[in-house]
Amino acid sequence: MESYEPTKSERTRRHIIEKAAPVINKKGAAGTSIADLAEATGLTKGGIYGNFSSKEELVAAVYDYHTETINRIFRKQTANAETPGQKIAAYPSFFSELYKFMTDYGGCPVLNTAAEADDTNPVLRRKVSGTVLSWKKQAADLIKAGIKTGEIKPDTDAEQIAALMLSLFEGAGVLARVTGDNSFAKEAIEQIDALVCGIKA
Amino acid sequence: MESYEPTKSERTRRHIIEKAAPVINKKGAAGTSIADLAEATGLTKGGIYGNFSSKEELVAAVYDYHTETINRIFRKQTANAETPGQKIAAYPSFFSELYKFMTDYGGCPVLNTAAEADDTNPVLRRKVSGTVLSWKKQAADLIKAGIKTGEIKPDTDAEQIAALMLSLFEGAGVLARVTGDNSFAKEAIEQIDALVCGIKA
DNA sequence: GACAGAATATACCGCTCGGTATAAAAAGTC
DNA sequence: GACTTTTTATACCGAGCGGTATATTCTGTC
Repeated sequence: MESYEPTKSERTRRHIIEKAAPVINKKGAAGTSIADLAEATGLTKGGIYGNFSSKEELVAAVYDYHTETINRIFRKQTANAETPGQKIAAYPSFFSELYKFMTDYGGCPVLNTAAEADDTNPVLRRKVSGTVLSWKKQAADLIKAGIKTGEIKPDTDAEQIAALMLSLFEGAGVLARVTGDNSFAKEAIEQIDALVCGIKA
Repeated sequence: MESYEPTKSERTRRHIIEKAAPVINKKGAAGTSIADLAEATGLTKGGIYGNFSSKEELVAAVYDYHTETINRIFRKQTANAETPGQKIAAYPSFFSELYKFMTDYGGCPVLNTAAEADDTNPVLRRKVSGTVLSWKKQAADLIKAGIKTGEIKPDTDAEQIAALMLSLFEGAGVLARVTGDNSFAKEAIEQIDALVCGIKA
């Protein structure tokens, strides 16, 4: 495993991203000022602009950090699953973990960014679009692979199941958050569980 | 039917709200400046502040207008339905109509406002929470009434079905929008249709 | 421990923000 | 159609915005 000592600059950049991430996720990219981020990071405006050439670049880096974080949770939750069918079966608990993570984090950053950027920020919109489509493809590919291994019913519509899981998760997450009614999330998880159980061969 | 000639002030207020609504829905409440709204309405800053005491009041009025608009679509789509079971059966086409409306409007204002305001604007958050919970209650009450009329299976979990429909619709709406992939919306509508068909007595 | 280069702090720029005071113009009233 | 009231436009305010130039302070090297 190749490893190296990160430079000061790399460590500071990382520090800024990690401290900025939850702030931007809660207040929005446009709603977060550089002064907010200076306060959150313990640096000054000059310190931040020494590591990022613009707010736009910082926001983009923070978005990538968000998706890395979620992907890490996914890998952790599917680490013990070996076959495609087992990985699909781990989705309900993955989503459940994601809900827990999102609670203090300001909701799902993909949903938040989608809602904020879809009509105003083409660069960010494309990033979110890529994330969503890759998640959908990942789930659909696992289902298709599960069909080949015989773990999943051969007549399963992989794209359909993938789309439904994502829509349910994202919709329930934001409704549970804004109302404080966790039954939205609970019912969604149960329904996702029913979906993945229903396609078992 | 009681009716009266609205005063100039009332008409202008209405005009501002109608022109401001899609702009605020697209750019967000915080992302929309009074200058933006002056341009959208054809008035000047002074003209707007003569009809609204603050941006916050205007934003709140626009949010109420959003929900009125959606409720109007709901009533129109369920006008021919007489029994509770028929009204529930109209939900898929209602959601379908809502998708069409949302396309040029900047997405679902309830979702957009929820994502923007849940961590920053308590007043707006409470409004959104009230909307979502009333929608959920409305659907659940219709299902319960349908059970009493014998149109819907007596063992149906009304709260569950209501929560799932809303989560699916809102999640699919934002994912379809940000990706440009309408299959999210299509699959969600079909699943909602399957849900309401599955609870028929 | 002097020196060179990188990283951060300070102070400032032009601009736009939400909001207001006031003047001009419309609208309603008799 | 003059008069009063309501409504809108103009001009401005202090504050905060993203961003930058420069001074200062760290950090690693010999």
